[in-house]
Amino acid sequence: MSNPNNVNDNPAESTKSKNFIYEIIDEDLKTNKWGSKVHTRFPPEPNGYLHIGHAKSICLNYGIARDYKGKFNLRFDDTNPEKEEQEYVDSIIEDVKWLGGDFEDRILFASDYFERMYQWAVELIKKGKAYVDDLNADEIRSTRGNLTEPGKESPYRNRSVDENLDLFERMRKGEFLNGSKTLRAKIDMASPNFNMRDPIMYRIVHDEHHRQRNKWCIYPTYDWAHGLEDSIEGITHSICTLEFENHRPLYDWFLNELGIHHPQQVEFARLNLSYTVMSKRKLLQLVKENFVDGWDDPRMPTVSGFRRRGYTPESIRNFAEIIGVAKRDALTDIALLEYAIRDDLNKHAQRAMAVLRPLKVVITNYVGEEDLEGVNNPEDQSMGTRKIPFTNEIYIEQTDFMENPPKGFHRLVPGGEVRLRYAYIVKCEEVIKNGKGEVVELRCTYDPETRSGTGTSKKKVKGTIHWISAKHALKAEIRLYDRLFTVEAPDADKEKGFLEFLNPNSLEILDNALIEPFLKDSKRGGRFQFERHGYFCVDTKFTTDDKLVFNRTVTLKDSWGKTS
RNA sequence: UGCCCCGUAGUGUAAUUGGCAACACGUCUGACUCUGGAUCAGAAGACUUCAGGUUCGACCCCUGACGGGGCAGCCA
Repeated sequence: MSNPNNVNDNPAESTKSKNFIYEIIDEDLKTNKWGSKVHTRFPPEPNGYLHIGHAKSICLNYGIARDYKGKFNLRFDDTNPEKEEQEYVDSIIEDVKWLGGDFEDRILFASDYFERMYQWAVELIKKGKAYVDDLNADEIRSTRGNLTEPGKESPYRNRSVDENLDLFERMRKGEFLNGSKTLRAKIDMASPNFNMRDPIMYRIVHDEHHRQRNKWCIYPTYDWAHGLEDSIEGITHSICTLEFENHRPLYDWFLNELGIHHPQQVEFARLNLSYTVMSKRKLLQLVKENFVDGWDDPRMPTVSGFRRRGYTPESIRNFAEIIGVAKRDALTDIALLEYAIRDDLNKHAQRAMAVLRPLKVVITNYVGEEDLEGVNNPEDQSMGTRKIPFTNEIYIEQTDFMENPPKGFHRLVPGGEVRLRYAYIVKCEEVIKNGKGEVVELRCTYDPETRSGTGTSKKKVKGTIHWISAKHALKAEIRLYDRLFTVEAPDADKEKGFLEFLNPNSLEILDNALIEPFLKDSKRGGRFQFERHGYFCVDTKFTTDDKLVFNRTVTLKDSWGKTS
């Protein structure tokens, strides 16, 4: 664990081991590249919901700003009206806030910089560094060259500055059809780096923008716009993922040609998590084709999905800390994430008993009713205790009884004894079955000398099981989630598409579960540990005034076998 | 085939910048336990992709090979 005393006034002198980005920043600070300033940003395109990979980026970028006492911007990279929507903007703001990324009042939009970008483009045209090209998409592709051959220069490449200025202005005015013209940077059609082969800066798109409406019909491409956005905002370190590494020379080229503030782009490896997919395109497909119930389906690796599943922002931040940051691509084991949430919830979640698949038990020698005392959280005594009603008719977990137990099974068996959590030790005297031979009820006797907390028990039993008083039980629906895919890397197969690896059992709904009565007034989103099962939270979507629905966040670690 | 990036226990990251490869997760023991959880104690697991070179000394620097990833959208 990181040393809490090390909350650095000066991260450069921190003893905590740092990732390579911190090393770069330390060096920049030492050389006074931008004085003592550190300013990062998270620049999502509002074309989908944020996923856990974005969360890693947010934690990284915000974490840097926090550690160096710098600033962190949330900026929407909304340069493509065809894919972007206000719904996504809203969800992204909510998710970044929830994760704790503090952008203060800086919710920024690339589209607010369009006019400035346009002027800079004019400047490049005047310098003879950009030109209007009449080639269409196919022609541009076919003249770009390939891996071994250089591209061919466009016949329109050497238009006069005046003609370019005129044409570019008319592009803006809407005189031309989509795709009929582009503005290109004049760099080098023979560059071994494709990005430098006269990249496109503007394309014509007659489409309504979610914020600019119909103000523009030409839109800047990512390559042209991104560095300008960072520059305008005074970003010092423009942190992005590996696939933009080849774009850095172009990023640098534009900024140098313009002679404006020049952030340092730094690339790191995006997160890949086992048993899920992380591309927005694929997640969109899961949503659109109804393989899941929306972006916030608890099986989705989206921030909203994890939130609904019961993950805490702390656990996700801690996960980001645990996995670190590096440049080599990796496939992170989902076990690391599960560790992070268990670690958090173990310390903070209220305990309760819940019987997922009830089996009736009658305690033949018990008369009356009493309240027993349960500990709310053994990790945190300050959370106190609660009353648990006990009667002669209870329900236990079907899986806690076996007629022919394998070796090592220490729960209830015919003639055997177990402790009922917080109650008594009971002995199974009789097994009652239905016509099909299924066990439908157990008859037990209890030992009055063994009540929890009395210290009067001389007996020792190997197992303790949970239970619910039949009379007081509250019914609930419990949703058990399993991994969405059956293989570690669903999108790695060259023949099969990722959908072929969908886990048909990723959701199991139990509608006869019984829970402790005190849970009746649980708030939506409330998190609990159902003892011996795992962590659960009250679903925010399906819970109604008269029906509680719980999502299983994660199971408890289980060294016996599969829980539930 | 051209260019760029990357190769460290099963997984993810470290290694004071050239000095006996460390941490977390996971796995396996054992202790404890009224959650088969947690906690505690311990163990196994790495010729640092390979081959050369520089050096007293290389995970680190150099060369080459091999392996992985990225790039030929008017997506980001």
